Amino acid sequence: MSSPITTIRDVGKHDGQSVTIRGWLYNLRESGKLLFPIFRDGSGQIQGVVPKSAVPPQVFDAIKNLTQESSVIVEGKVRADKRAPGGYELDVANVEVVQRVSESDPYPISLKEHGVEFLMEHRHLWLRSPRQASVLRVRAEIIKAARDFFDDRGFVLTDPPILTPSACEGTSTLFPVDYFDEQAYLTQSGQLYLEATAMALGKVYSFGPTFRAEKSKTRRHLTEFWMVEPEIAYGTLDDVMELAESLLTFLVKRCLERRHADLVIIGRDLEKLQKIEAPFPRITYDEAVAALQEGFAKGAVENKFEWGGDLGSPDETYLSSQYDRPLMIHRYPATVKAFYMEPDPQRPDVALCVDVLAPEGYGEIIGGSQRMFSHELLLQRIHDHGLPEEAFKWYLDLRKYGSVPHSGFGMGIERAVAWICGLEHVRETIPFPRMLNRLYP
RNA sequence: UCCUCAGUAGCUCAAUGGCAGAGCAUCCGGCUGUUAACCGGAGGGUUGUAGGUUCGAGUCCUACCUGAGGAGCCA
Repeated sequence: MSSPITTIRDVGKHDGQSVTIRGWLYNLRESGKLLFPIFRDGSGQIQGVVPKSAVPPQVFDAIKNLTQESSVIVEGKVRADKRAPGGYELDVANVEVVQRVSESDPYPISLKEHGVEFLMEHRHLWLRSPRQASVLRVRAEIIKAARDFFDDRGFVLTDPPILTPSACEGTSTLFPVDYFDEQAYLTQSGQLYLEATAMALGKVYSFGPTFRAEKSKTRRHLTEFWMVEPEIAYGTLDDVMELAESLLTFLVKRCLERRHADLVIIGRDLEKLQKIEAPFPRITYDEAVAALQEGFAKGAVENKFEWGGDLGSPDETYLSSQYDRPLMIHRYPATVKAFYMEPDPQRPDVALCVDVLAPEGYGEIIGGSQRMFSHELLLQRIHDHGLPEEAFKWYLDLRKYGSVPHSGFGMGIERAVAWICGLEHVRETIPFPRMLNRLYP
């Protein structure tokens, strides 16, 4: 194997030259004395061509006997060919079988269809499928793009703790862990800590895992998921709505630019993504209620919606289906939202908050708000919600020592990836999803 | 926690209450341009578990287990 090592992605730079590729056998077709092995190496796929007359017998036999996902190092000459999906084929000259998969225990994931349970049980192997690899590349791109977005706008990355002493919003959905002689919990949001770092650094954000022990079994839920959370000192609700709008358009644009090939492999309808441009429609909760009641009158909504309740999933799906870009709904009733949200001074019964609903039925991908300014009111809300005051002493301090209006939001990475990739379920957006009933592999 | 659906070969699925089947995968053979290649052949089964109805149950009934989708809750 004296030829230079390259990746399949870069074979176009070596047209007409001999190269070495290190990867796995994806599939093998044969037609008599002509073999067509397809190799993959993590960067792409390329079909090899092996005429029996062109190679030593031991090379022909070695390839002919390869089994799916056997690891191989192949040497051959790159040749542009119109028949090849990637534009190039490899005229194989030599092969080194690194490890041959035994035929007595063949690779379980064939190229045919499989069921969800089987694929999830073999998630560690399923990741090798081209579509799954493309989804993970888009995920990586979205994470990189989100970090670039905030870094370039003067936000400082501040990592909140993952082990926390108490609940942000109640203990019912927290995973408890033993912390020496104390009870600790896995974080369900870094927000409260980000409010503290925002008071120190002005504009901050975090990117990290969060954990929620919700017994939800839907296509939108994981028990372990990753969030991007910005927090802005002196920021208002309008500021975070504009920020959320800018972030989402930036993410979509970046994926269209840099992950076009992967989105095609995934089968995404790119026209729908190309429509994602600012401004996004913004409606108040009051307007949403009116639209839902109108929809009910027309028979398009199943249940009559009354002012005061939180929007359910079917309600959100109906509302977002009216638009071809993300929908922002703001100023929900304070009673259905978290204790730390600032009441609207014009209308104290509603909170200065916003939910951003992705189009095509993907639901809420961003939730944000202006945070409470007043120490007295925050203390009262903590009591109203039955939360332990001692645990929030440090949080209350933020309202005693130079309190300022401030705002932020959280975006679930997996829901954003599912939307941008057009996936049926968030379980495919993370290498090893953690769900109700799924802790393996 | 609740509602709905499903569980048959390694995988994806058939089978009117009446002999357990096909495709793919694996193995053997054929084919010099195949695109989830194709053609011929072989092996491969405690029909999720436990009961029940019946001359006879993969099929009907009960309970349980597992999975999927949804509600609630949420990003």
